Amino acid sequence: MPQSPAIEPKAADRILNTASELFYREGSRAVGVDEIVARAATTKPSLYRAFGSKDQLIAAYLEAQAVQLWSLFEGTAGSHPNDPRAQILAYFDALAERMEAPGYRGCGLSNAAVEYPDPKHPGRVVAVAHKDQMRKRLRALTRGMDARKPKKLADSLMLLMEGAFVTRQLFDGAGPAGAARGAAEALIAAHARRATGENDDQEG
Amino acid sequence: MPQSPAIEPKAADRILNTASELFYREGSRAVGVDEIVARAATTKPSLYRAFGSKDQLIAAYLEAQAVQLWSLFEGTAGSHPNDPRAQILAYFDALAERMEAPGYRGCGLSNAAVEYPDPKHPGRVVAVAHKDQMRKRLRALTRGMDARKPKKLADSLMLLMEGAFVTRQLFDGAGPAGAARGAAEALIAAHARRATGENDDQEG
DNA sequence: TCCTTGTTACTTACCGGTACGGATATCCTT
DNA sequence: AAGGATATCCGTACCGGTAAGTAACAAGGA
Repeated sequence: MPQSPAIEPKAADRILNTASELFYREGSRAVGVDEIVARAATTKPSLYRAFGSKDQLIAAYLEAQAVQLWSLFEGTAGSHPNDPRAQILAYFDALAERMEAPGYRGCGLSNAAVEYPDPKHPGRVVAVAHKDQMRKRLRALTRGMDARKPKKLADSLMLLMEGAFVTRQLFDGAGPAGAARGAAEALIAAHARRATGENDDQEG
Repeated sequence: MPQSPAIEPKAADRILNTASELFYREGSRAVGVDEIVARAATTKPSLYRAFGSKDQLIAAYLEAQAVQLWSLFEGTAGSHPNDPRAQILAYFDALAERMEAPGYRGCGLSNAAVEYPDPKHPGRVVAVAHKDQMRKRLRALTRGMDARKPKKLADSLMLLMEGAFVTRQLFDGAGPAGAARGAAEALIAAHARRATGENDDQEG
């Protein structure tokens, strides 16, 4: 089944690639299918045969975004095995670096959730699923670092991440996003168990 | 000049009110001018006479959102004069309460900035102007509370706020937004000047 | 031959925006 | 006070363009 001579990617791949670029840059609601297929050098029926509808194409784009997200997350985390604190901080560093890239516009998943409030929208379903997974992943890490109130710490770290995503597109240059890593460090330190025995986590 | 019999508001006011409700709930890109004027019991020419274009109507909606934002901010801050720390925490409390309201969908200004990446869009101009003002306002407060690195602290608090705005619409029920106030408290505490003399603020 | 993949041309519906006409209140003139 | 011009506000009907989506057909590989 593998074809060696076919160098240029198939139409469905070209559609997804160009759609991803346009959706991320301008917002999925702002770009029409005509522009997508024109830039992908193909036509609409190819799009609809491969993806069914624009909404499902958006969902596919968000799945691809999620793949990128997780590869960055697990990639940086893999550099610090058995050290959850270093894993989280490495991810904040990786985010900070990625935010310097030209044309950076936050997290495509979060942006899509803002664009589509309808809970049944296929794109939103994908976005919230992965955000929920990220929340759980952060909880696992904070539990592993023996923090007081690991759930609260994980949620606080998520607020910093999402806040960085949004403020990075509000303030283009040196916005508040630059404070994310330092704040994460401070919050982790504040949740570290100390001699001063404060009350423990009350959550399940 | 005041007319007693004229109970119902003028067409322009009805348009702005219904547009604000629809824009906030569904996103300004998702609602068309036809739906707005239909629900406002008027017609399109009235809309275009009063606001010039849909984009300017969006800008007017965002200005109204900003008025609400600042009235909440300064209202809560006014309850704690000469106590910047209490002012900020009171605002976080007010936000937490407002987030419990049904149909809450984050900050309309931030959402609009996500919807319109074009820097020249009238709505985005309004949004970033007020977000910038908020950043400065937070800086003034953190400077007033004698914090190490007041700018970093202000930016960190802003990340928490914006993160709460976004996550509140990602996780409808008990999302990470509930951790905002506690995290703010922890960050403020971490920035408080202590006996352990860490390095001071390097910023201007 | 069969089945997958791509192309041309079209449909329906709605988008933002506008030219034009009708009604009412204000105010100035006589 | 009467009459009429004028300014203000509002609605009917319509425009060109574009949105998402599809029917019917042609080409190529197993």
